[in-house]
Amino acid sequence: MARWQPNAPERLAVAALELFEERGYENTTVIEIAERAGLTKSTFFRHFQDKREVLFGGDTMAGLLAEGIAAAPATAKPFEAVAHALDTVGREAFHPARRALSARRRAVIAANPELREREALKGLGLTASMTDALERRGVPELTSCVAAELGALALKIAYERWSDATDATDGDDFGDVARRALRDVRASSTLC
Amino acid sequence: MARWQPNAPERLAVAALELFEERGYENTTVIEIAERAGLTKSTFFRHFQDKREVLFGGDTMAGLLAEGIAAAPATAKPFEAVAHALDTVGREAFHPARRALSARRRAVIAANPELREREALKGLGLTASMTDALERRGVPELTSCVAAELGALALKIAYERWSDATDATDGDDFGDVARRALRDVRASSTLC
DNA sequence: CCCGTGATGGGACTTAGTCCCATCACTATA
DNA sequence: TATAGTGATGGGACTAAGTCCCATCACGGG
Repeated sequence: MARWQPNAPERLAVAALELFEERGYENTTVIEIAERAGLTKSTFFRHFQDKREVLFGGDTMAGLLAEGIAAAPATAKPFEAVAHALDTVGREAFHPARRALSARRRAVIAANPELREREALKGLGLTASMTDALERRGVPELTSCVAAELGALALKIAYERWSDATDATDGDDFGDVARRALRDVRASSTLC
Repeated sequence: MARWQPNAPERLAVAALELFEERGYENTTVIEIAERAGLTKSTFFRHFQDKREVLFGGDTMAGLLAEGIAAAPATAKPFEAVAHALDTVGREAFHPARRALSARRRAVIAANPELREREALKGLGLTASMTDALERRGVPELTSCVAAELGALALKIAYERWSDATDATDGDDFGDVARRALRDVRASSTLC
């Protein structure tokens, strides 16, 4: 038998999400989270940089977006490369099984300013990552910046639509939702 | 003679900026900031919600942007309304005298993740404010969102260009710089 | 059988941020 | 002139986040 229960970080994340839903983020102590996961404060801070980070684990998204852009055909225009990146994250990060969890997570974040602040920072990371990846394709700096910004907006909209779709029969995977969102954003940008 | 030295919030902000430049944000204590301003920790937290906020005082910008958009001619398209808003903040908030101070402030923020995080949150507030103002003009939701996002990007770029322009003979006021930035962003968005 | 490894426990410590009450110059009013 | 009210500040106690360092102890390899 294992010496320790496995998956300490995931157990902490689940405990945190539950407690934040029950009493709210600011009425929950790191010690309480650790206790519910059968661990201690020390272990919590060994796995997460701070209390907010427990809801934002796995910074894989920035990397996936960059990969997706880099892997797009050389002839792809900026927006097409972004679309490719959205497909990639849809395939690798937004599995249908996580849909319900994503909605709960979103609600918790929306209810607390500190968490919204962290989410804003993560958003900056995503656009920066996409901007870099586009520039490495030879796209001019400002164009990369704009395409990344609009791509991040599409990603945000897609995430909202995807996690709020309670309709279980709705078989749309994230990639489809994201492509539609990107198309909508592009159409809107021509109307400004 | 006045009972207290005047302008406690400004004195605190100046002391904080100096100390952050000298020892860095995380090596500076709120108590040290207050002492340099001839005040105490209690007074610091009476004027600022937290340690980060001392660099982001005056949330007037979101209001100014909303006013500028609302005050644009009824016939103005979204981007023109945004341009009007950038003129307004240039006139009301970015006086030439603050240029040097802005550059120092930007350097301090860039050097610290916590401060960048707060800046990201402020950015969300600006786009939200512009989105609302555009919707109140009858602009569709998604179009408002995209125009606000691109407007916020132009504002960020303009702020960088304006505060980095060390050339004292350069008489460009913020409005001019911002209009150019917005034009650049618009041009780039058609290339995606 | 012993030793290194690695995840965890635990406690001391600093600092951010909250709360509540005391202080005291200025001001208005009688 | 006396007096009570106002408002910004001082100060201290308190909680919780986050850091640091060392102890523990099951497991695997030699």
